Amino acid sequence: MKRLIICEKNIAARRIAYILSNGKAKQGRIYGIPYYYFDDTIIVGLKGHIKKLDFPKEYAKWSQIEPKKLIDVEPVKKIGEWRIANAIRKLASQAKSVIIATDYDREGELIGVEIMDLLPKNIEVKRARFSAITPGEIKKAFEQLEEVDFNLAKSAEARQYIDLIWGASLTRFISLASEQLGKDFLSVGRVQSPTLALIVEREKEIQDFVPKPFWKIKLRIEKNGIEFEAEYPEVIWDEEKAKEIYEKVRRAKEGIVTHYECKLKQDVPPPPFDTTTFLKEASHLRISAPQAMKVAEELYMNGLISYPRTDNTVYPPLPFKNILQKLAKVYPKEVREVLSMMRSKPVAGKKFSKDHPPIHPVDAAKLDGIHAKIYDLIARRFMATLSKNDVLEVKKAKINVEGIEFVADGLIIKEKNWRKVYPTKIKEKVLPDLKKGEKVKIIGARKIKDKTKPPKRYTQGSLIVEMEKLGLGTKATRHEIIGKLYERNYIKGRSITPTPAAFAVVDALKEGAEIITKPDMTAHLEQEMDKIAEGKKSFEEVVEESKEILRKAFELLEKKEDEIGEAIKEAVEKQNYFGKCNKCGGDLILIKSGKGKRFIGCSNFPKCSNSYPLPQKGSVYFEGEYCSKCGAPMITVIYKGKKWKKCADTNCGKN
DNA sequence: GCAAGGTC
Repeated sequence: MKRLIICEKNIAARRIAYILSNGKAKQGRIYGIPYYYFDDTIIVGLKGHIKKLDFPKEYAKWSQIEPKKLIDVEPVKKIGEWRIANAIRKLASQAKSVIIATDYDREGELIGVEIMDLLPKNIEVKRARFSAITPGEIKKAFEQLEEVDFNLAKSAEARQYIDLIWGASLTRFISLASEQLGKDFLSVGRVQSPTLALIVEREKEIQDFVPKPFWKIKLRIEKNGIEFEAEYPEVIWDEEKAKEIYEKVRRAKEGIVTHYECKLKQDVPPPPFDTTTFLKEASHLRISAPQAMKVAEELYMNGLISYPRTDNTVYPPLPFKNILQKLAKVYPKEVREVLSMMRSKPVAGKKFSKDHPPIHPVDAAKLDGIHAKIYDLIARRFMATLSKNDVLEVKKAKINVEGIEFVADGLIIKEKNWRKVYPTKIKEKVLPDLKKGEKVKIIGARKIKDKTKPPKRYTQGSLIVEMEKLGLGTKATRHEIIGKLYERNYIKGRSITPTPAAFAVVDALKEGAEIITKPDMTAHLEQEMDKIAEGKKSFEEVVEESKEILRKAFELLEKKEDEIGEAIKEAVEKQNYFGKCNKCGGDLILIKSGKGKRFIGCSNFPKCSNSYPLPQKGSVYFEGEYCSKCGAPMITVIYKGKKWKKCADTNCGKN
């Protein structure tokens, strides 16, 4: 055997083998790792990074090491994927040359470089760079092999170092200062902390929000037996003005149409799914981002959908009709519809990258439960992107009533095309055909008082969209970051609400290490990585500069350590407080058993053994209320988007 | 037990 090609993942290895061998590559396995071979070529896929970065194990005990000491400890790289490492060693020992064919990006370059010390000395190593796994791109890349770009790999390595050093030292500092150790530790990181800060800031806006009253005047109007509504065109902030307008029109019997237009509007189907929009839509279906991603990965592994981690919203040339034929097994009716109304070119989104195609089905199968839901979403979205525009009829009218102009609008779906296969929420509103100058009958008038509403809390979907906008995380990590914030008890609920600990930790970091609470740290790191890649700055310089900033942050943090620790402790206590004990007057607090089960116990234990069970799933709160029947605290439970209150005492008849 | 980034 002569050449060994190493890809970032198995699927890429399989596809590249197929392309380079014109379909005749065969599959083998070594140490359980699949590889592909033909003629003089072997192709194997990694599983992303095979090495992991961590501090040497003598620094593993949090309580024995001052967190800031970690800044000056050299992290070590260890192999994390032994089976793959051994497979590479074995396969390379038979090869004369190696071609690194990992993804064409920073992390891909580093993933490739990580295997280089497993190769025999002096073996020739080349790099194939392609931005799409298509026959054209792949063949070109393998004809024009390049050199490995060590600067590019180093730039990714700088990110690894900086993330580990900042993350680990600050995580330990905050956790130790607040004595939140073991499973209750409080984490800090370049991506998670700015994300948490967004959530906390939003919550503060909500808390500080002062609603402002305003008034609307609405008229009920009739024409040719069709009733509709017209509204005073502006929001009225002044009650006197609202009264004045209302008084003028309340007894009006007719109005005159001063303007009328009716237009047909083409309504283009939504663009193909990239990871972000996919997760956003899943969030609308009340499926969490981590769960949607997990299911998508399973569907992908079972050959039902394309690679789920992509930033691309523009299809490459795909066998669309072929895919539709496969979908017909599960969606016979919908596929017939789509075939009868196919657009000449599928819809294209604004984001275009060549890494992977947008998420689309590649085969069909009857599925159950959440897999069916996610698959259905992806399959229907795909079909919609191939379907003709819907046609909307949009109407607008202005109606003069007692010298005051009111507006009315209408919207109906005139021609339903893509919505037949991908139903979306759209509110239809009937407005009869009108003519300029004609009279309409006023049935009634209403003065409606309303008030401005606070900003909405993030959902997982809207948060992922915001993270992407701010450059926080990647398509492959954003959902995991959000999952982490839940796991660390920083956030709760479907409409994301920060816990007291989140407020306290963000405040503490803002005082001592503000940069890690802002997206700017990522933006700056990106620039520094580019400098390393371009050879304008060294890895050492960038890492050292970053460490210097972190050292300064620690000077501040250590000065305020007690204060910070107290504030967080207090917040955590508040979070775990479940009211006064109705047996002894002590505090009822949330306690975790050795097995990790939670329950409410009395702080005077063992003197007082009062305790109540808690549901193990969902969020539980105490909102200051006690049961009117037995005096035990009332517990608010939030689970699967529902919220209810119950008496902590399960034997109390009140439940 | 810490991060974020790949991937399963």
